[in-house]
Amino acid sequence: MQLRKTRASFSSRTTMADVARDVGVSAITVSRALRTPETVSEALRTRIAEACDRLGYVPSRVASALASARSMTISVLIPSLSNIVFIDVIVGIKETLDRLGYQMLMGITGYDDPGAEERLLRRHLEFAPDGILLTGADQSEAVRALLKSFAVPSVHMMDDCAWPECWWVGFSNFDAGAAAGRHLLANGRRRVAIVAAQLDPRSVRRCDGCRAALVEAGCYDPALDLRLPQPSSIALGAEVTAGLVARNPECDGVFFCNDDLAHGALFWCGQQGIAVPQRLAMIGFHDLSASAWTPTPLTTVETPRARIGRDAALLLTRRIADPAMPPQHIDHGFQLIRRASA
Amino acid sequence: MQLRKTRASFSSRTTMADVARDVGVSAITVSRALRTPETVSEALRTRIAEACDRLGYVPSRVASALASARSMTISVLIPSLSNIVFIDVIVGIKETLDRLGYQMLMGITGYDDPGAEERLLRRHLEFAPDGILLTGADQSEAVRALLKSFAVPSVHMMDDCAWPECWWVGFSNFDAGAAAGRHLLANGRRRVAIVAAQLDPRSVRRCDGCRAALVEAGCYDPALDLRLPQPSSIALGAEVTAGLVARNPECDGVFFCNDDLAHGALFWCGQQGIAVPQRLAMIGFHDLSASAWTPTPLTTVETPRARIGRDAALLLTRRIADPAMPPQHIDHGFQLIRRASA
DNA sequence: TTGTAAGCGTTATCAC
DNA sequence: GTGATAACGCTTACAA
Repeated sequence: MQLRKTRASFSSRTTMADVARDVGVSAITVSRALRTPETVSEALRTRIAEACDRLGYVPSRVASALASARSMTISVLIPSLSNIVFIDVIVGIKETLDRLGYQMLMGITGYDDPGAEERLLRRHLEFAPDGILLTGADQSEAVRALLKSFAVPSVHMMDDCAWPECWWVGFSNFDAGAAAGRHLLANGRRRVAIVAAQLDPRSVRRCDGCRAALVEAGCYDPALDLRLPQPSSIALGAEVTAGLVARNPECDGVFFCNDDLAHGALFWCGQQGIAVPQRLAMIGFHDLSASAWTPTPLTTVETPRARIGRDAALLLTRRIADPAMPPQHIDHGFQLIRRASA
Repeated sequence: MQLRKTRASFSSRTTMADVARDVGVSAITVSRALRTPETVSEALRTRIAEACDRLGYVPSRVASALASARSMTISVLIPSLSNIVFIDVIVGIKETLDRLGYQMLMGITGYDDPGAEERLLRRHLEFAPDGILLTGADQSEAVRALLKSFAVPSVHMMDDCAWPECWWVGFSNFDAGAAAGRHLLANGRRRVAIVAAQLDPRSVRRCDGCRAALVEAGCYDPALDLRLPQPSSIALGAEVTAGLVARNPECDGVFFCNDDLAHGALFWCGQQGIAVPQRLAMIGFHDLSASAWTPTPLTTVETPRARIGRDAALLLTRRIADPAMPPQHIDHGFQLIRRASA
């Protein structure tokens, strides 16, 4: 018997070859029994299943990925985990991918560094994901070039996209912002402020939509268009509102590009005895669960985040299965939730 | 020239062999230049780096994992993504693992199915993670057996653990619950209710701690010990409080095992004109960001979730690097945050 | 329906 | 300091 060179393996776990040896078949038959049972005789199938159980066999996706060029992983790139909005998207994605046997690899791009997405994508490509879910459709040229050169299927989430080759699942942030603006106008507001923080492209687009509605109504005032780069928070919403009321007492309505800013505003108004909506109407964005519970319940725009995550994941796996499929997109829209604040 | 059999590879990406051929060295030298640069001459190192750049080489972690038996992935098993508490833990983990070059694989066990963790673990083992982060230390026998048989290093998070072999990073849920109970007692409360939902072992342990404090003070009343299996939410907090006030008007204090339940209670009391803390004192758990902003700011127990995630990830990677290391644990404690509600 | 051989892209081992 | 070779555990291609 010849001496074989042996090496550190994954904790000397049971391999397909071990199972094959035990049953007295070749490894490929075990492989078939597990992946395409119908191509293996019932007798063998049963014995193989029994042996897998008995030996505690757990297939190695690492080896499988290398051999088949399918890693069964999907990379998901989002800006932040601290923003509940993206958690909801992730929940939808995760449920779908779990069902389909994919693992999710998560990457956080942050809001500040424009090169972050590209660097992150490069790191993720090392894991050879079968597909990629991206937030928004404003990727840099470098990111698009990488996706193209590695031929990784991708789907964009949470915004619409005019480019015909783009696969996306989301809604029009511009239209949603415009709808919010029009709602305030319909409430008789003429001095409407726009308050945004953590300016990602989608927040900006919402604000632009709201601005367009105000411009159309002939009552847009740049002095009331506040776009702040710092992170969005309840505290910031309170702070900005205090400043707004002090400096622009004529202001009678506010569009907040995120519910948490609006929550801060509502708490602050409650403390200061400022009547909402009489003195100051406000509308938020995303309809977080607490928005039904603020001192004055918050009128806001609901976005179908979990559904977007779910369908983006679904669409991506379809695209992976059929690379010839033409570009698809799903516009899930948005919904105005009328409560007491506007 | 002999005809080589070729197969579908990962989108015919540039491989280490391509880089090696370009530079005129062997693949192993490229491998060394990337992983242990100091073992390769400076001249070669430079040329290799240049070639990698020029050819757009992205190393394959899949192949690396198979060859080295190190996948550079860590599996993290948590009960839920909808609970912000675990998001904070994930944020801490993610930051740490990103820094160390690990990818995180996330698994959601849910609260209901006792066999879920084992099934999930088995799925995750297919990806051959280098280590596993688990929530709590109440794993089933099957889970412990799997961990042992696959020799995967693990660290438990978010609770303490008496078992000497157990690696954990967290705090004592029992002690934290007891501290909350004692705080209500110190406020002169004698008819204290315990309200819990989504009964995972850590919530139960908190409640048990609070109960122990009440028993010790001689004022524990089982009729006021409400442990509900349904998911925790703001709405449920409001609902339970309404029932409690109606059925047990003598109740003068409540320990909520989660802040969101307490938020619902505070909103409801605000609406009903029930004075907090005069008529009903309350204390929550976890100190969510909104807890400083409720109608009556919420007294609660702060838990260092991000730090727990961070240190658990750090400890796990140390354990991976040095399998001989003796069991470690880090008790991060908790902190009573005194606000107006108790 | 089952098997043989080769190959996926990297790294461990040993030799020079 | 650099290289040849085998090996990691699985799947594709082809043969029987």
